[in-house]
Amino acid sequence: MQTYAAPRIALSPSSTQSSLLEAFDAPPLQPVSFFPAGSEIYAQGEKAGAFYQVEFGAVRVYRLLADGRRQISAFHLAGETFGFEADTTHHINATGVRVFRFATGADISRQLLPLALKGLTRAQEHLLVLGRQNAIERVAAFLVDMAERQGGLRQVELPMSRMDIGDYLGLTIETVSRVFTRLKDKGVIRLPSLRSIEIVKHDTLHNMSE
Amino acid sequence: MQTYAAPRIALSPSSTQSSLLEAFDAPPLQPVSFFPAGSEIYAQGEKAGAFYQVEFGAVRVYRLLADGRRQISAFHLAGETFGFEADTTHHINATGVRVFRFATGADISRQLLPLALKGLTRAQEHLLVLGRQNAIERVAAFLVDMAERQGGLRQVELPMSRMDIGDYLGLTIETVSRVFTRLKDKGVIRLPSLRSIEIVKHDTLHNMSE
DNA sequence: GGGCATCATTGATCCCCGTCAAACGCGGGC
DNA sequence: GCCCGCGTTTGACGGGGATCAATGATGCCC
Repeated sequence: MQTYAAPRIALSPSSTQSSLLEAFDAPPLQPVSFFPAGSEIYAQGEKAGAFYQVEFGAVRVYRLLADGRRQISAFHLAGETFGFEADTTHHINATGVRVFRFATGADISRQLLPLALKGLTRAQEHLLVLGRQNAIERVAAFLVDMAERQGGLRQVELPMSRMDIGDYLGLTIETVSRVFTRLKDKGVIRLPSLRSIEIVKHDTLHNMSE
Repeated sequence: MQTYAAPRIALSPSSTQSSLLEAFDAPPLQPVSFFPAGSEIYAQGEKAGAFYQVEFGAVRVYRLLADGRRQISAFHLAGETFGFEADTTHHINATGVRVFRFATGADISRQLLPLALKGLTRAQEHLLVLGRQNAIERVAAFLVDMAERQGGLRQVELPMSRMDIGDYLGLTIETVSRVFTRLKDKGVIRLPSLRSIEIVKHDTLHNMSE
């Protein structure tokens, strides 16, 4: 656990910890500035500060239960910008994160609000998936979302493991794997490699996601 | 579907539609003002505008699938303040909503950000519940949350139906009912009436929610 | 206050997905 | 290139919660 000025950011230990430090060492696109330590600008906003841009790989935002069960609430993909929108545990995957910009004073909320609203909208859609959709629908919705966020191409890269996908969709890795196989057998997708899929029948997949 | 200036607010038909109109007619705590139609203050923030305070009952924020499956992403209880944090469908339950305040210009994001961050945090916790907890844990977590938000008293009011609870927890009404019965039989709670519960063994309930 | 529509509870059954287990194959290291 | 480890796939099985159905309770309306 590490703290940078006002924002409280909890990082997972070991290798991932150094990755963020590297990110801080990397030349930022814009000068980096921090809140004066202890400043209280927003009742809840004080916990949110820096902006980050994912260079490659994926950033996982997750929560844990006491017994280790994990729920990934969001992935941030390469090229996407995110803030520490809440006092959530962020797990940085690989070293592909760079400090993007850090607005000062009153501007921060103007910068952060769109990110927070975007995150909120996605979370609401994600809740619908977890609360009301079955395994096939969940995986289909996930693949459609990933495809859209990568430009809508046929070829989609999955910069995360099956376990991550399962923890994102509220499924086990076995179920994720079985659904992939069923979609492949139906000719809806192809699996050129473990980390990449090709969407063959885009309409079918879209319909499956409801 | 109805639109007030910039914010896009979808309401359910009939009785609940008139309820918001009544809320607008009711004397607001502060003068009410709107964005000029078509103004674009924030990329995403434009969809968010007014602040509301719940007077009684509960406000349900939900999304629907094409076949009617519903997922309630949040309840806003009496006394709580909320904004239209995203372009989500809001369903106003009863007439217990009043226009609270409507900040102007640059202040809006400063007002709205804390609400959005609060909503985001709750959504992330909710995702953990829906993705990784079983029926008993979900109901226990729901009751603990409701109790905390009502001041931590033994007596907790449930200003929503079993169907609403089910659609919030990703369960059927039958399962919700069965879990209530099991908790009652175990002596963890009492059910003085349909819409109110008494928490007898608070620690046990808390442990059940993990 | 009685009647009735609606909501909630309880029961019986089914099935989707989790669990446990084993085999497979990809990728990294030498 | 070969080996080994770990992530992934596939299989067998069981259980938790959904579904279908019927009964019971609540509160609304006249």
